[in-house]
Amino acid sequence: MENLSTLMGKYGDEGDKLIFKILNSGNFMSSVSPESPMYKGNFNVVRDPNTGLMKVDTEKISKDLLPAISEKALRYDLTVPFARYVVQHQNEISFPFKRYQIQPVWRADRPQKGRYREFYQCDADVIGSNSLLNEVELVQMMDDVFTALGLGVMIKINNRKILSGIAEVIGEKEKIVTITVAIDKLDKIGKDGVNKELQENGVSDAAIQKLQPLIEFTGSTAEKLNFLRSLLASSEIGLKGIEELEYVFKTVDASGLSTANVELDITLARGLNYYTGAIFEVKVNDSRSEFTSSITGGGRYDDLTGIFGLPNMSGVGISFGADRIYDVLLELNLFPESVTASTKLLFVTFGEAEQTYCLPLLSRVRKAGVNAEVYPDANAKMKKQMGYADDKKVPFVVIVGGDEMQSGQLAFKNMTSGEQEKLTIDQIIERLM
RNA sequence: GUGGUUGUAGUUCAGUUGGUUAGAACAUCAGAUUGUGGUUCUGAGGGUCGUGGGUUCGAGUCCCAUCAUCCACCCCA
Repeated sequence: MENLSTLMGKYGDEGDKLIFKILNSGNFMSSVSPESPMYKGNFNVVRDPNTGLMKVDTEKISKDLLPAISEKALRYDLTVPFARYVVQHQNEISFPFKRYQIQPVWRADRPQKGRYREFYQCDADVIGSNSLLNEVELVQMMDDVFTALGLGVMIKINNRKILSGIAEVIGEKEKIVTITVAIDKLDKIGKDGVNKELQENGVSDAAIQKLQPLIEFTGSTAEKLNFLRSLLASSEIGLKGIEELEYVFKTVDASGLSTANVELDITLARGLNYYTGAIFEVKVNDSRSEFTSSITGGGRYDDLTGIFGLPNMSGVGISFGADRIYDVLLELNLFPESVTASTKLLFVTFGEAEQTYCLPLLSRVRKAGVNAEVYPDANAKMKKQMGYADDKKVPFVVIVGGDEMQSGQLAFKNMTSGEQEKLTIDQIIERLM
């Protein structure tokens, strides 16, 4: 949970709407009085344009009322609260500061495929360093993670400075957000759709014309960079962006990636208000999957801490979307069976005496580092206990009855092969190590 | 915020022009099998048909409202 004021205004107008607000605890109306702003202007009575009748302007009241009854909100992401944390603890932190954080965040959005009201983000950030090596390390981290998960991905990289340069060069510097939002939709609505949207949002025809070679351009990352260099020749910030991208691609290339692919995607905007340099987005790049949503994103922010009173603190970070990644792994059946097999050895017994006999053995097995359990219901039938082991994919079972207690030679069964042999507990532990 | 979809057993779904006691599969539980799991066979339990109202002799079925759900738009910070 965060103070509402910490979150508001950080994610743009749309973001403000999507923050889950929380009513004040206790009497949440206690701070509402006749002196409250909501009462001013005679309850904000307005004429309804449709009916011509007078009515209370509930929208206005709602807006005025909100600050009085809600001071807290659910985290919208992990990055802004992280920036707040860094500012508050700036004297205790040595920079550059690295941290990871895995926690749920909330959106008051209407849920749909791949979009949840509550979902887990896994953030990794480095703050307090301008070095582009951090960008490279994050790319390597993404490669490591998705390689380990066995998922083919495309890491798309862009740079906010290039987007600024483009807006500058086509003479629509102030319309950068409109332009990037529109270009971002290129693969979805096509070139004509993008142009239409730009036009509707007041971008001049001349500017749109200048933009055409850019959205039509195709080629390798190196070709794109060359193309951009000529296009953005007059833009200082644009050239800076190219320089940064060149370093990142060159260094990533030199260090080598295991399985992930990287590409420069000029249309990548990620609408994020606070990104100032690199922008990352990861999409599934696997012929077996239909998944089109991004599963990881991030970028560099130069002044996120500035909002909370600590200027000149640049950071860069990424956020893995745990739920979407889970969805993809589920779709592709990439969860190994061993994930659900937490218990390695199950003691099957024939009664309370046997169960009691097993308890010290259980401790010994556990101390040896083997996950084990005794079936808790001492009177359960053997079929039941074996069925439990089977369902849980427990690979080994020890069966203990009167004979075993006498001899110390326990029936050790391999559930996969069905083979069974008589062994002492020490021999069993040895087998499982 | 806008448009649409679907709400029936634990799950996935049938359910005729409105008509007797709302079905199936899978899952669960029990038995076949008293020291051995998966397969098979037999049986059993499990439903306020999302909720509230209305029409009707009669509503799972038709109408209205409401809640939830999923999909798309907007947006994706």
